[in-house]
Amino acid sequence: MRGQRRDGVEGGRPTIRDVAGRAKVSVATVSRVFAGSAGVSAELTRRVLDTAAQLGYTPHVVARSLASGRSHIIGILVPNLANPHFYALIKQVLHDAGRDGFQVLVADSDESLPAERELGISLLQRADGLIMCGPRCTPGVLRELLGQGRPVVVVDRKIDDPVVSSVVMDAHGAMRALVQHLVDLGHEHVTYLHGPARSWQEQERWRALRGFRRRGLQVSEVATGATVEDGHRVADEVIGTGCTAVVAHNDLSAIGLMAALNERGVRVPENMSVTGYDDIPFGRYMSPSLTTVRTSQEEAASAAWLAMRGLLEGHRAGSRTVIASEPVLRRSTAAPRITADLG
Amino acid sequence: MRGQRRDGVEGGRPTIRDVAGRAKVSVATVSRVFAGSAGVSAELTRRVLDTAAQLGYTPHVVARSLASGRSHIIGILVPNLANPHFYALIKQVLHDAGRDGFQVLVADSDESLPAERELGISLLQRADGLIMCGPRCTPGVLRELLGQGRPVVVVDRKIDDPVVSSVVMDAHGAMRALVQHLVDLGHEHVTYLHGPARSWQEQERWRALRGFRRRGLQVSEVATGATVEDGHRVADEVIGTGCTAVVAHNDLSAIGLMAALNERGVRVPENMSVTGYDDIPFGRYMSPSLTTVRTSQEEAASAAWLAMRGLLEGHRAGSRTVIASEPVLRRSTAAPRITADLG
DNA sequence: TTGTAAGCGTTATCAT
DNA sequence: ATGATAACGCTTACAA
Repeated sequence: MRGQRRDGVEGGRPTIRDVAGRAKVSVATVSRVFAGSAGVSAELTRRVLDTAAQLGYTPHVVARSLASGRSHIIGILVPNLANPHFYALIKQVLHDAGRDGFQVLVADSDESLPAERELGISLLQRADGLIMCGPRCTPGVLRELLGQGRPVVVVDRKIDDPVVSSVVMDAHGAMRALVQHLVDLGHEHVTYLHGPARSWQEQERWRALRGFRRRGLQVSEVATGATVEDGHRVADEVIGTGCTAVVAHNDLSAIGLMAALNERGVRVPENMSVTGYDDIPFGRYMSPSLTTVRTSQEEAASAAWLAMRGLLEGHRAGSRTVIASEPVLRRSTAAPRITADLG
Repeated sequence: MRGQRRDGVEGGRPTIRDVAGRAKVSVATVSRVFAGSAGVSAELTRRVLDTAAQLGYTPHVVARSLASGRSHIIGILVPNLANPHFYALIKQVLHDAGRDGFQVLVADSDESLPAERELGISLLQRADGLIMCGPRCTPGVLRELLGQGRPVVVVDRKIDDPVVSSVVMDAHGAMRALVQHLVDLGHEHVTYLHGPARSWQEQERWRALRGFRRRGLQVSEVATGATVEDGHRVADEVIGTGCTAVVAHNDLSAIGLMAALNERGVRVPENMSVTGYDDIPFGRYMSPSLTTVRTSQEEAASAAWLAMRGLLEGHRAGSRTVIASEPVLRRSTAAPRITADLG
């Protein structure tokens, strides 16, 4: 050990012992006072607090963590921090957890599965629990994470495993309502813009849309990614399907697609209806404004933190929260018209 | 103390002692092996590693932190995580720091000064260093943070204090170039959309624009915030100034403004030129695409991490990095035309 | 209600 | 090159 300060006023940061000594109480009492545990007389409490203030003492969080086994840190892992869906989640978790005295370690897997596993494990070394957003990982990896013996809450994916709690948005119902809206407008051929394949949300959305085939809707598919660029890139392919409406798996790709359609002289919604998913703030201010599905990320995040806090307090795992979603009908969808020759 | 496992295979997680015992070496040796410090024979290194693998041992990061005084965590504090400027920064820091084996504690002050101070201090309890993005805090608060005795890197603000390192974007030069572009187009009356007042960036941008008054440019001001909604809200006020071009302090507010102008039948850029700042991804895909200022946030973030790493390695504080910025001319700016009566 | 002291799992100093 | 062992600063049985 580096020989540092030895008791009293000298140099470094004051320790619990300095306070105890100066206040003529035991370290246990000081510890109790700062832990807020009941059973310390008002007299001593005051004396400890005064002394601590004089010395500028604050508990050493790392030492605390080591001794107690709890860090008051939670980890949150997202596949892409640059996606509004995820930073909205993080922002709210930051807020809620912060209010409860927790700090938040953030990690971004960049949609990489190995990274997801790696980062998850790494976060759990420090954190009391882990919130995994939009996990693509296998149940096996999930169990491995759980093997660390700490609570895990999964957001954006229904998990069968009764050992994790999960928060999901009602993707299926909302998607059905959205597509029904297109059908009601008179669309008979819809193209779905697939997102990153392994996401559970993605599968739910696709399942809901696919279900309309039975009712006579023609459904084409185009694969792409989760970003504006990804949507922009596949415009020609989309046009090639001959559809009159596009259901994008998220707002970002819908926005990219609309921009590309616009560049090609395909007017939205006259020549092509486009829907997104997430209701990110921009969608409302675009021209035309974007028809999409709103699902309160704040609500989801709060639910995730609530579940996590419960687990940390010893509640049994396995809770399921479903956040309601609803279509938001704006100007990017309309009845199909006679399509001009798009060359 | 909770009576937990006592030596050997029993229950809980294996400790360094378990490994040492089983491998017939001292804990010091095991520690050295896992610290990667030179001076352990190949023979013992192998034995330790093997045993550790058998036992599934990994060093306990919290214990490590306590003993060494280093956590391999850095904190990053932003005024608003939902602002693309800041999550882009965070994302890159996550990446760079992660590659160097650091975890990242994120906090969001929601533009609140007291929160900025509070959170900064709180982060520094755990973190080896703090990256403060777009700090509005006073030099006094900054010094208080530095008083924690850990390195602080400030991004988005020039700091006179030679005790902190800082990374700034060249707001002044880029802004001047942007406004010159408007002047060259023939604009004679420009309105500036102010952002949150205390941001240094904001002041730099305004200073650059204001400088054009001396050259005969008429410059009006409208105060607003940093979000799309904020820009949307002040459209009427902007129109009221009678300007032919608007320079928004960031892309978000520019986008909101453009949407509102569009709703009022004011065409961009025909009736009103609009510029943003930041070059967020959306700007490129809007219609019309947004003239703005690009400043590589990735570059800034990497520079910030580099500075931080340097400080952690004991380099002297006070470094200044200036990231170049450049105007990106797109379709939202054009020569002013005869303005229709906007009622 | 308060105090004593044994951990928590490492690192790092000092011998050897 | 390796080992023994005292910190690191706190929490928490257990005793008083």
